Amino acid sequence: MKYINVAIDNKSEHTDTLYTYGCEDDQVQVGQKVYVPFGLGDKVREAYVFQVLEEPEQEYKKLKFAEKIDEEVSLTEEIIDTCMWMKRRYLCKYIDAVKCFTPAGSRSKRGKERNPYKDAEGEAQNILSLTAEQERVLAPIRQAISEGRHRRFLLHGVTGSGKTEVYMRAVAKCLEEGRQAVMLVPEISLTKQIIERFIGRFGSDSIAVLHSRLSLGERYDEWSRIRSGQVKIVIGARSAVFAPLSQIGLVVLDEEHETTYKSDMTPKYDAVEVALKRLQHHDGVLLLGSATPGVATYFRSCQGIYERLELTSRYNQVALPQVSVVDMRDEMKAGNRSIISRQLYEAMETALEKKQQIILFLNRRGYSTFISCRECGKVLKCPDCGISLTYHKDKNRAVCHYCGYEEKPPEICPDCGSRYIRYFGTGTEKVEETVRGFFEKASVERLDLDTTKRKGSIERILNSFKKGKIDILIGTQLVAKGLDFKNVGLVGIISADVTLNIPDFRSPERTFQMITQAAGRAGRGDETGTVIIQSYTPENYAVQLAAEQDYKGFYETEIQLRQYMGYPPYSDLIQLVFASKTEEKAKGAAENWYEKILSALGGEEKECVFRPQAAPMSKIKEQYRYCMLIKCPQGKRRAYSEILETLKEAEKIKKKDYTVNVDINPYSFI
DNA sequence: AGCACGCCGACT
DNA sequence: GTCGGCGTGCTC
Repeated sequence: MKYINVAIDNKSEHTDTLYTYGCEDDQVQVGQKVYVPFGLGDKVREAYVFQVLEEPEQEYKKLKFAEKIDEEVSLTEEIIDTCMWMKRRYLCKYIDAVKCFTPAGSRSKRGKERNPYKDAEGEAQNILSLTAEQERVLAPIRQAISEGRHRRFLLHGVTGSGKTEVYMRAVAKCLEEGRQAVMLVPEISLTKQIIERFIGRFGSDSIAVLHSRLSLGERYDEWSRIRSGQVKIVIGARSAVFAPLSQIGLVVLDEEHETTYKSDMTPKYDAVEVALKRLQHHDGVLLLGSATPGVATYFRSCQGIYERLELTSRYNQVALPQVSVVDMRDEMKAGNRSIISRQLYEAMETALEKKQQIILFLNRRGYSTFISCRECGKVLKCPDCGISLTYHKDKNRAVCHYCGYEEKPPEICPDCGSRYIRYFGTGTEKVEETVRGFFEKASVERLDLDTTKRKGSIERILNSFKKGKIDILIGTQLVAKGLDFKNVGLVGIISADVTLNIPDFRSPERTFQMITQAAGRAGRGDETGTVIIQSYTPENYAVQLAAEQDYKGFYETEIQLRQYMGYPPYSDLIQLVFASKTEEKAKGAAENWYEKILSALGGEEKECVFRPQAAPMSKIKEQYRYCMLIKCPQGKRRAYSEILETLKEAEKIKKKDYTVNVDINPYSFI
C-alpha cells in the first residue's frame, strides 16, 4: 500500500493541485499514468503520478483509491521533475506541462507502424572530410559528449560554413557513446533537406521525425517508437524537445535565433530553456547554432554560460555578396515615389538580361502602423522605451505599446519641418502589382502566408523557382530560411524600415538577422551576388552593419543599448494579458493586479511595472483585453515569479470573471 | 470547469 | 405533494 500525489487531467485552474490517493500496487512509480475517481460523482479521470509516499501527508476524511495504472503511457521521474519546473517557470498548470510530454493520439488500431517519412529518400552520402576549422570546432563538443558532462556550446558560423556537418558528427559521437540525440529545427516543413541528410547518414530505423503535420496516430506511433528505445535520433520542431528519450546525450538547435523556438500557446515555453533543464538531468550537451545568434545568446557566450565556437570561412570559398543600401529619401527628392528605387530597378534589369533569378523580400505586412517622415527619415519613438510609437486611428494618437505613453501625431516633421509625414504599415502588398507592371515579360510569383495557406503550395512554388520557371520571387521571411538556390543573382529588400520599426525592443536585431539571411541567398553558385537594401533610415546601425556583414560590430552596439534601456538580457520581460466579457472587467482586473504587484514589491522598483493598457486589438472573440508589461530586473526572476504565482493562487479562490495569461519573454508584444 | 446538492416557484 | 429552475460550493 502506497500513497500517491497526482495531477488530474482537468481543464480548470481550481483543480490544479496535487491530489492524494491510495494505491494498492506497491510497484507504482513517479510518472505513471493512472485512472482515479474524482469529484462528487466519482467520475473516472486520467491522472499522472507526481509523488509516491509511504504515509499520507495528512489525515483525509475520505481517501479514494487509484483504479489502475496505464503501462503504455508512463513518463519518467526526469520528465515529472521538468513538469514541476515548467509549472513554476511558465506559470502553467501541472497538466499543461505533462501534456507536452504525452502523445495526444492513441495507439493505432491495426498495430501496424506507419512511417510518415518513408517517401523521404535518404540523400546519398559521400562523406566529405572536415575542414581544419570544422575539426577545431568539433574537438571540444566531442570531448564533452565522451566525458558525459553537461556543457553548452554556441556555434557561430557564417552561412555556408558547414554547420550541418558539424551537427551530424556530434550526433554520431553521441550515438557512439550509446546515448540519444535531439535535432531541433525552426520549421520542419522547410527543412526536408536536413532530414534527408540525416536519414542518408544514420538510416531511417533509428530516426524519428516529429512535426505538426503528423496525424494523431502517426504522432503516437513515433512517440512509442522513441519511448521503446529503438529511436536514437529525434528530429523535429520545438515540441521535439519533449521527446520521451531516456538517455539524452545531445540537443542541437539549428538557427538558434529563430522565434519559432518560443511557443505561443500555453504553456508558453522556450525550447532552449526546456532543453537546458532536461540536459542538466541527463548530463548532456547543448549545441546552439546560428549565423546570426540572438543578442541575448551571444551575450551569454561572452559571459561563459555558453562556450563559443566559430566557423568563419564559407565551405567552398564562395565570396560574400556585394551589399549596397539605397537611401529612399533621395528617391523621394528625385521625384521617384514608387516603391522600387532606380538602383534596384536597374539591377533587376541587368539580372534579367543575364538570365539570373531575383528574390525580393517583403516583410510581413505591418500589423502596426508607425509614423515617419519621408523626407528626413525621422521615426516617432517613445522617449522612455525607445520603441516606435504605433498610430491608433480611432483616437488619432501615437501610442507606446510598452508603457502606454501617447502623443498627438505631428502634422509636420519635428526634425526637418517637412509635411511628408507617412503612416507606414500598409501598401507593401502593392509590390507584386508594381513589379508586374515594370517587368511585363518576366514571370513573377509571390510567396507568403496568404498564398501558401493551401497545403503543398510552398513546395510547389519553391520547386518551380528552383527549376528556373520563375524569374522574380516576391516573398516574406519564408524564403530566407535556409534554402539553397543556385541561380539567384540579385536579392532586393524592399523596405528595411518595416522590420526596424515593429514596436519591439528586438526590432534592430531582427532587421540585422533578416538582412543577413536574405543576403545569404544571393550568389551561392560560382558568381558573386548582389544585394540591395532600401531604407528611409540608411544610417541606422542595424542596416549599416548588416550591409557590412559585421556581426560583432552590431552586437557591441546593440548590447550597450540593451544595457542602457534595461532590456533583455539585462532583464526579463513579462507580459500579462487580462481578458473578460466586458471592457470594465478586463480593465478592473488589470488595475487590481497592477496595484497588488506594486504593493508586493514593497514600493520598490516601481519603474519596472508599466501601467496596464487596452490591447491594440482590444476585442477578440467577444473578449476585451487589457495588457501589462513588467520589466523584471536581472537576477530577480524568481522573486517576480513568486509574486505572480501567489497572486494567481489567491485569485483562484474567489470567483473570477476574467482570465490572466502570463508570457515570459514573449516573442511579440500585443 | 463540471457536477451534485439545495432551496424556491408552477404544475399534474 | 413533486418536478425542475439555476445559484453555490467543492473536488484527495
